[in-house]
Amino acid sequence: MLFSRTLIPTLKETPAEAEVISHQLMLRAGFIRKLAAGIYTWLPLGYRVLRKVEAIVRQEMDKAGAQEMLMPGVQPAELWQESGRWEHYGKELLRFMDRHDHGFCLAPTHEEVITDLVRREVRSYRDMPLNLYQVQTKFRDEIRPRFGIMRAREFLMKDAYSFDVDEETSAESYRQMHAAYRAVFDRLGLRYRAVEADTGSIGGSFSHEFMVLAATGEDDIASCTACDYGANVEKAEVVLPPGEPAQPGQAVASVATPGTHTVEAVAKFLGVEARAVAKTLIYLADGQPVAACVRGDRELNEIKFKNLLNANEVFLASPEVIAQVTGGPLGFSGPLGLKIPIWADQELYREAALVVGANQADTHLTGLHLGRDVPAARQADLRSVVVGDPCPRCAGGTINLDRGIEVGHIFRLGTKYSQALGANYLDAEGNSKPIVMGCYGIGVSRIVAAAIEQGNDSNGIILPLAIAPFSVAVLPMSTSGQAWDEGQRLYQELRAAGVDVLLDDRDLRPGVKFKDGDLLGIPYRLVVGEKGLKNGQVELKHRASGQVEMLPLNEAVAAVTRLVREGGGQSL
RNA sequence: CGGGGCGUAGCGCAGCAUGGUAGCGCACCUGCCUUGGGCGCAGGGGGUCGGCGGUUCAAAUCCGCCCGCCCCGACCA
Repeated sequence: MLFSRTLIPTLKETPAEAEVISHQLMLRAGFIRKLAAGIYTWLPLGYRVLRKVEAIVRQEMDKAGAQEMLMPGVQPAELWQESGRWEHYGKELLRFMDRHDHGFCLAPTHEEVITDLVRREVRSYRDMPLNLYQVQTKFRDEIRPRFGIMRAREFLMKDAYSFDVDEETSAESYRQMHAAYRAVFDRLGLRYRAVEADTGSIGGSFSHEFMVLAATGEDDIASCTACDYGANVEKAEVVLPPGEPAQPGQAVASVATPGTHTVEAVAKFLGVEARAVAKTLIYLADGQPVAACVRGDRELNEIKFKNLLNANEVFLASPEVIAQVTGGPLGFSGPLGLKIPIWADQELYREAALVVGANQADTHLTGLHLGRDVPAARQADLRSVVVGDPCPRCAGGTINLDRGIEVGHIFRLGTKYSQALGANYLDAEGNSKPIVMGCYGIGVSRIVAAAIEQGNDSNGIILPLAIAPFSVAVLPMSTSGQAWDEGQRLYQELRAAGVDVLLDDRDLRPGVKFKDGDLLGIPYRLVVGEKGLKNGQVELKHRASGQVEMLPLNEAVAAVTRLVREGGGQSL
């Protein structure tokens, strides 16, 4: 393509609205423009990147035996009422009426439609296994869209659904999708991890998330230094290092601790480590008060706690509720004497003498031994993992933490949706059984932002070859003379070789072309100028490494073509 | 939805405490010049100052209401 004939409105300055680097650079490089909060137009260059991501996803899904289809973006209320989600999905579901006052919504996901289709069309075990997918625009009316494309209201997603006759074959479908996802992310050229994940509101037996590693990611992910264990911190298990429960020692004693509302203050006041203090948090789980105790230097993992309680929602109780439940003010809660269910983190049982709140203002108890003094407490894994924890899967490995951006999530759903919506089939014996499902999402547009979040420097975007808007940019240093002629020739020959190439044919100073070239994230750059031509050479610069090499004019096309082919470059 | 901030030319911003009819840099257009890292010189175009209403002889500036956007929080593949 010719730069001068393509809409690439680059910006020198960063628009004030953009907070994260990927958003800033996508605006500056002319990839996207905002139409409304969380709603973006993809300009030619950004759209090329999006289409390249989409192409890889599509190829790998097809290779894995999934079949592409396309479902409606506007869906009738009736279907959502049947699944119960018309009421329960909340305000994220954008609803409206048509001219006949019939309710509709913009699809935030497609479980209803696909399940409706399958319950009508799939009747026999002979029709399965079946895997259907689409690449489609979703709309979720997020409370607070942010970070540009990363958390937009309208976004492009690949969603696939598998249908099997039993758990065993469904597990096989899941494994195939897992492998296909690995193939997708390998080809994309991104640093990523597949980790065990919480299933959240989608439900199902278990799931994996695919995380692109980036310091600005919104998720914390744990991984083992020795084996391939990885998990979202929401889900990551804590196992204790080898050891015995502590034996009870001193007796419980009450001490005055005026004004010490926090663990730090109590520990400092009493001259003990924070880990010797147990904090007791009063939660409401689906409206019922429960207590959770963790070591003073640990964080309670609310997701684990919620799953443990099998609750729909848990949140911290208000000071009023705390006073009512414990008899003492916020900041002085403790497990002793509580009449509500008490859960205590497993590692507290390793402590012989804990400091806890006395459920009374300005008072704590010392010498508490959980096993001896609070027999009603139930032991569980409640806290979040931290760096250095032992790996739950292997001996010797320890936990490391990274930040990640969730770009894929796969679930085994079991029969949750098929039973609710009556999607059944007849087996070989003529028995009616619920179809066993799985669902598999990839945030196609989010991948573009994640890739830029992972690949950038002070000069702009650095994209992997597979998804760069162009594989190579040709920059003639002049719009006349030999530099121009040779630039044109290189451009034509690269095109003929099937390489995605951009010719910067603008009549601008070299500096401008260099700056724009760097900003756009094109992996290779051929500079055609007098300097090199004197020696019959052109300059090849690698965007990522900054490495520069001089190539003889007549070898440049072959060299670049080879680099692009071997590096997994695509052409649109 | 709660808390905070912002809305002045395409972008980044100043002007607003103390009201007097709008300015700077970049971008854009024209000419000359320059041509390996966002040149230089000269000239030029572009603004209902987010919207509506009020106060005033006079409002970007003061007051009220509304709208939009950004950040933090709760929520979410």
